[in-house]
Formats: sequence, C-alpha cells, structure tokens
Amino acid sequence: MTTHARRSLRHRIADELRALVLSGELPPGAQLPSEPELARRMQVSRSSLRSAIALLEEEGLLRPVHGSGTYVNDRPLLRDDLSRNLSGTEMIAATGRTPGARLTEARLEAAPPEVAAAFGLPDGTPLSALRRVRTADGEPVIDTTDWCRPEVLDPVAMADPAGGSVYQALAERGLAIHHGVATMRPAMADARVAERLEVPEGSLLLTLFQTDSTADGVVALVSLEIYPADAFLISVYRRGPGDES
Amino acid sequence: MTTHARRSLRHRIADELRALVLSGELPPGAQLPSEPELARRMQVSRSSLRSAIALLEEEGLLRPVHGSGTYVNDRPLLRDDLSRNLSGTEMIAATGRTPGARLTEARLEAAPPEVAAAFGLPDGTPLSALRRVRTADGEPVIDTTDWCRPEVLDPVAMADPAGGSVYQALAERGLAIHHGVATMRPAMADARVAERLEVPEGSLLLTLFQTDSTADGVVALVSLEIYPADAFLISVYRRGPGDES
DNA sequence: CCGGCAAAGTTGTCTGACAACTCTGCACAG
DNA sequence: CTGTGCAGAGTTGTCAGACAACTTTGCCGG
Repeated sequence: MTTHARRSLRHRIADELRALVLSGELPPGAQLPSEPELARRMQVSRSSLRSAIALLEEEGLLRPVHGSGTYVNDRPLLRDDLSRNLSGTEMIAATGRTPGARLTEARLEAAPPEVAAAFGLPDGTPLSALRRVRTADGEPVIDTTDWCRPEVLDPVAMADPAGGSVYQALAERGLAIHHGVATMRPAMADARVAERLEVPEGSLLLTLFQTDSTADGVVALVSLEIYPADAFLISVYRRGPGDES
Repeated sequence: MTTHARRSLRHRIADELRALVLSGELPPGAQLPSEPELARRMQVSRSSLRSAIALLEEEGLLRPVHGSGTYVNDRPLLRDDLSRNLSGTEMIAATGRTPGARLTEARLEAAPPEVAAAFGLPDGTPLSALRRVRTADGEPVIDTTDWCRPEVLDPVAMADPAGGSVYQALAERGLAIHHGVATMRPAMADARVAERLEVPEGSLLLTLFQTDSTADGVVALVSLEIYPADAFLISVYRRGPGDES
C-alpha cells in the first residue's frame, strides 16, 4: 500500500468490502474468498484485512465462522439506519429523491434552555442558528434547526457553509464530528410547524433532538429535526443481547 | 491463554477493558497503558488486545491516537441507548425502577399483515403471541406484544419462558438473537391502549416495531412496543459522518 | 526567550507461523 | 447399498517479533 489517505488502512479496506457487498457483487449468503487470498488480491497484509472484517462484523454486514469461512449476512438493508447516518440530506437522497431546502434563515439568537444545556452554556447565550425546511422532490419533509457557537461559525457561514455542508465547515475548523446522540419524542404539529411542513395542524410528528460532538467530547453542533409521521421509516439497527450462549 | 470460553478472546478482553472504564478505574480522558504493556499484564498477545481496542473504539468508548496513546472517551453514558439495548426489562431497570408485568396473555393467533411480512409467512398464519403491559415500580410504561413461530415456542412456553426471558428461551432452542431492526413511529392512544397504559385517550405515544434475527438472518421474534411519550428518553448513539477529514 | 532538532515512546502495519475448528470425501463395516 | 468414522485439506483465531509512521518531550544553540 503506497497510496496514503487520512483514513486508516483498515477503514479503507472496510469501505472497499462494503462497496462489494452493497453493489451486489457479493450477494447475501455468499462466502468471501479466504483471508490470505483476499489479502493477496487487495495487496494488503492479512492482519489489516482481518481488522477490516472485524469492523464489518461489528456492523452486522459480515459473519466470520471459525474454521469455515466468512459470509455475507443478509440482514435487511437499512438505508435510513439512524445509528449510521447523520445527515438529513443523505437520508433524503437514500430514498431516491432529490434533496433541497427552502425558508433558509440564519441569525444570531439567544439559546433556548435545552440547547444551552447541551452546550454547557448559560441560558440565553447568543448562538448562531440556522433554520431550514428540507425538501424531497420539492415536498417538505424535515423542519430543522441547527445551533453552534458563533465564534466557530457565524450565521452567514452557517447559511452558506464552506464545502457545502455544515459538517464539512466544522471539520475544516478542526471540529470534525465524531458522534452524536439523538433523543426521539412524538409530538403534534402546532400552527407554525404545520405551515412550514404543509401538514394539518395537530397531525403526528416525530422530533429528534441531537447533540453532535468531536472525538474529545466537545459539543460542536446541536440540532432539532421535526419529521411528519410518515415522511421516513426511521429505523435503528440494534445489537443482540451479548453473545452469551 | 489456556482458559477457554465461548466468546472469542477479543470480546472477553473488550469486556474486561469496558469494565475498567465503567467502574471508573480508568476515568474519562485518562490514557491507557501502552499496548505492549497492557498485553503483557493481561497475558494476551498484542494483536488480540488491539482487536479488543478496535471494538471499543467502534463503540465510542476508547480513542487510539497514532503515535500518542489510547484514551478514554468521555461521551455521555447512554443508559437507554436503543442501539445497544434490546430488552424492555433492562431499559426499566436502568432507570433505577423495578420492572414488572401485568395483563400477561399468551395465545395462538393469526398473524397481522405486517408481522407475517416480517416472518416471510403468508397473512393469517397462526403464531404464538404474548401480550404484556410492563410496569416500572407498578406504573405501566410499555405495552408490548411479541410474536414467534409456534413450533419454536408455544404460547405457554412464551408466557413462562425457560431462563426467565424470551430471548434466553429462544437461545436454548438454537435461535440466539444476533441483532434486531427497530422502526419508530409516533402515534396517538386509542381507547384500548389508553386503558392498558392508563393514559388519556388521544395522548401521544411512540411505537417501536422490531424484528429480531439470528446470526444467519432467520427472523426469530417480532415485537411491537408502545411507549407513552414521556415514559423514556429514547436515545440513539450515532456515528459521525465517516472519518474523512 | 524561542525555534529547531533529536530521541524516546506510542500506535499502525507487515510477515510468518501454528492452533482450533469446519467441511468434504473416502474407506470400511454392517 | 447404506451409514459411520476418520483423515486430510481448507479456513479462521491467536501468537510473536519486527519495522514504519506519528506524537511528545526535552535539550541545545541562537
């Protein structure tokens, strides 16, 4: 391996294997070539290949069986798996529709209590806020609000972020998002949200309050997303209750 | 390593490390001993230790930094993280309340369409169904229905499962649950659910439809769980958008 | 006081070997 | 002909040692 990127080798190998599976080249149930063989073909060491396979096993995509081989799991393909997919744009694109946005509005505003708490700041601290209604094929499907510290991104930078996405703009400022924690609640549409999402007042919604942090635990972005009840099938892949027999 | 268990070595090492972190012996931000040192102490090879660390990195618990060391992440502890926690009993216990159940009712019934589809069976196939209202300190918090194939567990076995939990009863019959996929929807309480959960009719609910599968993709259990809006904070840990910088 | 550099320490990857396990197919007894 | 047992080949799991790539520390010279 002479071609070096930033991601570690095992992640790049995992990407390559994942692509093979998702493209259907390795159909569900299929057995992978043996590790030495595959390592030779991909020009990597067996240990790096094994690390990659371990990642994909953890993801639930592959299933190595001692003494037999490594197989492709045929679990339902979750394009909208919450635990792997941070961005609303991707969720929309994954359903095959064209993502868009309207009613974009960015300004400095006082942090609501829940948001301030997530950042660990006092109530009312001024924050950059970006409000959008995201659309799929022109139809409104998510009402989102993103908050971040103004010294990191000012409202103007949030509304038109470098690199196209707020995540990338944050990454360029040294705040690459490592993980997020999302909390879900059912809700009913009040007049304001009903108008923005073009649904009847009082109709069912799912709200998702999320705090995104960097690898060292700094909260970099907080967002509130509001979905009409049936805009998406919001799913989560859950691991089994330990391997205890 | 002469002491053999069922779980693979790296999982056992990971368990040990996880315990060290959760017990507070390795506080957030702390640097682990170096890999060679730790491997020597735990009497395992460095490669096995590295595999374990990779697992915990994927879990978000540890953060190895090339050339520097491996550190404990201080991410918020999610007691009710959906993506790691399958059982309603555990969710209740994690909030510090005492789990219980009432209105337990088990019988053979025709599979509703959505359930039949999850099993890949025709509509109306008879299935074992177990209906319960689970309680926390006596207060109703989840209305659950579990379905499984009657040749695996008959209604009587479901109502009083060997080993105490349906999961364990399934595992003893060679159907250990490996993963599940849960889909969330907001809903409103109809008369029946309102009475069972002791909430006003029309109040907000979160429903969670889940299919649990074995390692080879066989659907072993399907369940529908209904939560009052504020019974739990249902959260998900989401990985960041790739490591691309 | 500051900048640069070398050295020590750490994680990432490679190579080769053997152990543990699974699966296939053949020989052999019934 | 059939079923059983066993040996062998093939595969994943683990081990050991080495070097590369990177970070951090601290010294030295300006």
